[in-house]
Amino acid sequence: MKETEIREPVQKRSIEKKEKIIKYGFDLICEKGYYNTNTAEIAKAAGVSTGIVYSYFKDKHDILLEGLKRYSNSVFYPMIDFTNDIKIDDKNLRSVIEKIILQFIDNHKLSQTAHEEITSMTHSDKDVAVFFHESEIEITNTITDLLLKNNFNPTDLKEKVHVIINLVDDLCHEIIYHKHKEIDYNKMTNIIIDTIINILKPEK
Amino acid sequence: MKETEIREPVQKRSIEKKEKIIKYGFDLICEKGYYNTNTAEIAKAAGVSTGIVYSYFKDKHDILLEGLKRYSNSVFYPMIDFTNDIKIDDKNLRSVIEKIILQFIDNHKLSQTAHEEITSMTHSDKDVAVFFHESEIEITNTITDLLLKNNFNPTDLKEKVHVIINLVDDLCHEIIYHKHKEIDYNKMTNIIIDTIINILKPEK
Amino acid sequence: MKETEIREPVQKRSIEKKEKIIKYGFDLICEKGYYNTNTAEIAKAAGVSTGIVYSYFKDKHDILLEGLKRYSNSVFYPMIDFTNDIKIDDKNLRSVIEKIILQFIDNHKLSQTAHEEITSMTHSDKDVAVFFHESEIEITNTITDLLLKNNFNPTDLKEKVHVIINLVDDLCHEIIYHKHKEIDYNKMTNIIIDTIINILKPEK
Amino acid sequence: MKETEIREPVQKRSIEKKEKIIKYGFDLICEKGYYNTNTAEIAKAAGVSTGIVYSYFKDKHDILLEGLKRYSNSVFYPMIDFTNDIKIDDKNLRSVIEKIILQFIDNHKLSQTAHEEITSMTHSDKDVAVFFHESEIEITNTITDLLLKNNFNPTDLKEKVHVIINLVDDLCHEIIYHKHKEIDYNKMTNIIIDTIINILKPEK
DNA sequence: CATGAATGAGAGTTCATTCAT
DNA sequence: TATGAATGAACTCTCATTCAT
Repeated sequence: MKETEIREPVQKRSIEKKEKIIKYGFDLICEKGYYNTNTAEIAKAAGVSTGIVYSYFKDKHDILLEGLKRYSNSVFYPMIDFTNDIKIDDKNLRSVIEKIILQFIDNHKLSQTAHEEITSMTHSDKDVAVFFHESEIEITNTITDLLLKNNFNPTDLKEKVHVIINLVDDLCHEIIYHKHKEIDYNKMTNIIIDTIINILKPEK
Repeated sequence: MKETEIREPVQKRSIEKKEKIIKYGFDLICEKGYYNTNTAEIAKAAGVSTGIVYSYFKDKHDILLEGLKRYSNSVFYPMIDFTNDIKIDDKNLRSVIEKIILQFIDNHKLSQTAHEEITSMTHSDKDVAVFFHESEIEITNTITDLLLKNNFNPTDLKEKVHVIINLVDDLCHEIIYHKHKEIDYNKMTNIIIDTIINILKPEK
Repeated sequence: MKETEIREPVQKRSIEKKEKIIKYGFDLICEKGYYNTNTAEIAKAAGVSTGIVYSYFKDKHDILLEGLKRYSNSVFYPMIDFTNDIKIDDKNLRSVIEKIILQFIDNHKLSQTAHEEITSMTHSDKDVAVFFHESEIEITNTITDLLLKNNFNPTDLKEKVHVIINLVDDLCHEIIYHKHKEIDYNKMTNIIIDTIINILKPEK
Repeated sequence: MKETEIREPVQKRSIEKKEKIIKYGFDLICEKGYYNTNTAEIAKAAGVSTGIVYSYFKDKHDILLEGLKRYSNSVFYPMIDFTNDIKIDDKNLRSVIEKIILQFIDNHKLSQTAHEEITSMTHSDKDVAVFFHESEIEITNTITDLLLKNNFNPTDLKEKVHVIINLVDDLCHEIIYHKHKEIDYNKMTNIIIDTIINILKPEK
């Protein structure tokens, strides 16, 4: 069906070109939405011709997928990196959570605009759905392992972590877009941290 | 410039037609995504001609908005309806939350497919953004009032309610789509109910 | 091919309806252009339903044609009506021309907006072309006869009248729309009257 | 909102393509009318795809405007070009006018079909109105200057020139379309030339 | 006779993708 | 390899005309 071969660039300049397309293309998609961004704009933003885009990517959709991978890897892991060097316990748990929330917010300020736009594609787009699914599992498992390593109560831990991730994710979303004037986000942050601590604490 | 008037149907058959366009149109949009659903399909699904769509709606976008209103009204209010007739207290709080969660899930099975698809449009679509914003405030306020009426601790109540809504919303989402095989959703539900009760309980 | 019979209305109310469609429809066409006026608007302006329009007219085009007939009859003949009662000679020629120009302008203020819009259709519309052709001949002949009756020099009179009609037509057009700020239309009127008198005067 | 850029073609083949769209598009519009010519036909006539039309033109309307410019420039200036090299005076005035009339007719045979079609748009189309307005002023001024340079009587000269242009324009129109069988156009031409000479001659 | 809801062909325009250079 | 001009299918929306009521 498709005649044109997709090249995997080997030369340095070509690799840079592919990276630029992913970076600037994904940024545009995040800003304006997938359907409101056309390939001509992506090519222009990346400083390449429209033709070359189709040397490196099967189609427009492919750019999105590659962007998603880059974005998710670059955001999540740095967020919990610092926990490798410390022992999490009752005493520093609050500050660890605070730090993660701050990093979450920091990392997202750049391109998070996309999150929901792309989350939405979950329903109409199999590839995107699979990506998010796997990504969420990975994050949940990574954090569960982290807590186990730090001797947290293992009962239903995976479920607890899942709830916590949702809480942090929602909180950060709102802070980033600061959607509701009626809500005091300092208070909300404290409520959430208290809640997380409560969820993680050993049963009496 | 644009002279074509948007009719508000008065005859019974016409009203049904408009409703069908909203219903089937919105369903299609939810299933396949807004950009992947075209007006011809919407008309066909509703059993009408493309022309009539533009008698009742300004444009395709307008169908989405009308769908959103129907969806949000028909989902949220029935969910808490039963609370008008009872007094919520420490003893029945758990069962009330359980009931709301069950209703939430029930109501959403029909059309919730849309939620993220359309949430996503928040970023590229002013009208959709405004709609969601107002809708979320309304829900938060309604539930806050409900709890105040039932003598719950008013400290930071709005923020607490907001956190709780997020928790329930996320939980239901996952249950409806049952995204993660690794997660035990019975356990997760219990964790969330415990968490909600903990959030709402008076400070010591 | 066409099943629906075009009715010629006989009842008074029906005749009035048909007249209203012609009047208000043609007015709209003149104001906004034939292609920018739709039948729904015409029906609304005439205070009738869209359906009834197609009882009295074959199609939209037919309304234009009927409007043209009314317009040309109602505009041209009143303009030279008064000349039936007087004798035109060298002494009153100037004032007769002035009077005709004034009447021309008066008559056109109402609906002349159309003239060029519809003139244009000459090229793409056979019926309109025929209408204008016949109308122009009729006017030329009527005025030629009028002048002959008043003993003007018959040499090349038809051609002279044709030139004169063009001159008056152009002048009135410009005055009605007052297109050019750079032109002094009092001066231009005088130049044209002088020119007409010169054209009509007997050769030496 | 609209991101698609209009390209200005630089390559020879592209320039030719753009020119072809203007030429064949304008020709079609002239023949069949603006509203009766669709972009698919224009593209086909020009031997290009519909898409490329929108690379070089903002919209269909833009093609018309470009066509108008080409047409007006290519018609008017060549018409009076020869007058740069000669001195116009009482002796050659008649032959100069004759020559201009002949050139006018020659030049228009190609595309004048459009004139009234497009003139008509004056009423419903701001851009077209402005174009014609400016074009008429330019022509009047150019000819006025030409006559002043040749020492014609400057009294009310601009108004006189305006009347003369109308006369010639109407004459040529009729000759080109040869509308009226009853009119002898040789006689009419002579009447008009006499009239022009009379208008331009110094007052006694 | 009259209505105006309904039709659906066809309009202008966009854009993912291809391909001649 | 790289370009960007070119393609044309597919989109949203309009409106002359019909027809059930």
